[in-house]
Amino acid sequence: MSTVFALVDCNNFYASCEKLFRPDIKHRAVVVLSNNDGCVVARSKEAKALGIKMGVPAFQIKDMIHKHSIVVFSSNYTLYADMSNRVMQTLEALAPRVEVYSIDEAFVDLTSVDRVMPLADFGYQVKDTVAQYTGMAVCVGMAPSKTLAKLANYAAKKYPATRGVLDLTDKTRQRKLMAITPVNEVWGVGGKLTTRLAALGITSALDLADANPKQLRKHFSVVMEKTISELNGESCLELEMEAPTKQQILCSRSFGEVVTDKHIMQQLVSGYIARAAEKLRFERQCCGHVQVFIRTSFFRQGTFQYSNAASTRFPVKTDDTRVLTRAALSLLDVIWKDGVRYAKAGVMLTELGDQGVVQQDLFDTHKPDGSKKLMALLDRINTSTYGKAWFASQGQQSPWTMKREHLSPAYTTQWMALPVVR
DNA sequence: TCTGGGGTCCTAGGACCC
DNA sequence: TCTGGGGTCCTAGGACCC
Repeated sequence: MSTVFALVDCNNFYASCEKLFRPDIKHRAVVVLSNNDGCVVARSKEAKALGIKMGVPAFQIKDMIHKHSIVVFSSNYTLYADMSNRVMQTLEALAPRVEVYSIDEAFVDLTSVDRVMPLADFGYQVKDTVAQYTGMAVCVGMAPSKTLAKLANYAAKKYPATRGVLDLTDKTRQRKLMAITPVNEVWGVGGKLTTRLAALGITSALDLADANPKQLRKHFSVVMEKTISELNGESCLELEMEAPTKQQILCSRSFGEVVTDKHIMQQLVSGYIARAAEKLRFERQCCGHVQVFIRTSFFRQGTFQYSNAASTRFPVKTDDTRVLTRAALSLLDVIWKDGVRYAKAGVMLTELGDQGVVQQDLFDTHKPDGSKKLMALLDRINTSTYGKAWFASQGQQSPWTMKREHLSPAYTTQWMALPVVR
């Protein structure tokens, strides 16, 4: 019995989420912008057809937006996360083993499905059911390895003749597709590797599949060796149903405008710590290490550039915002330089461990005290609808709120934002 | 004027040990 | 002239992903 993976991937996910609640823009070009309305992170098929590229800064396409009446949205992650859950739950109802790989895609174990019905039929069933239950359009690629399933999904999206579903379990079919697919479309092959592979005469996915795995491992890494095996239908990457515990928690932002005032920076860093600590407690973890970094804008060439980071370790792992804030602010003292025009800052929590098994410090006379209770209370207030509580070091709300000029309503998570039918 | 954020994994190289 | 060998652990940085 041979393994079959399906990759189910939503089409233009963020743009589709926005369209779902706006039938009036069903056929319009839509783009979704990153935090701070900075650059394009999602495009509807109409926007792609206009030639708008992924990742372009919003200000560079201002004229196009106007000329073609493109509909612009700020990212609405509350909406996208909720739609994602609905899609994933639908998949879980259709198949017992599902790995939620990202907000808009999942691997599904379809081993033995072909005893019941042709794989492609099952693929269309998945696609139709998701569309019926959630309104979301997905494509389905099926193959004996995750890397090939990814490739099958790519083809299902690219070639209309597939009608969004491709069974790539057949070896001849795999080779045919790989021969016409550029190597950079292979999962795990990015820009840098594409250039280096080209120097070795490897430009198509098939070139890579037929390359010598041991030799390429020497040139690159063990990841490349696995990719080659996967392209040849040998599955090296398992389905992972349980989300592995996080290894790091990062909170960082580019600022709407440059920061030169240390006091403001202290408030920003305090705010990032507060959010990171919240995530940490939500994961039921404590951290043993915190890093703070600040930097100028990489995009301002010819101006003074500065980038620095500092970190410290805790004798006892902690999830207490007060402890983390104190540490982060003294780290900021170390790396702060007056007169620099800062564009971005962030904090990173690492060396995460279970809350239950914190190693006590032999010399620590400080009792674990009310910290747990206080943090729990804080989290309860901030997840309730009653209001928000925060630390004085974060300052007043807030000189640095994100720019989100085109935010859609919380259609699915707030009663007041329900669309009204007249 | 205006250019995202949050992750993972792998490797090389230095520090240190016996 | 010529300066061991083998191992572990840690960190920084690079590559990738969505």
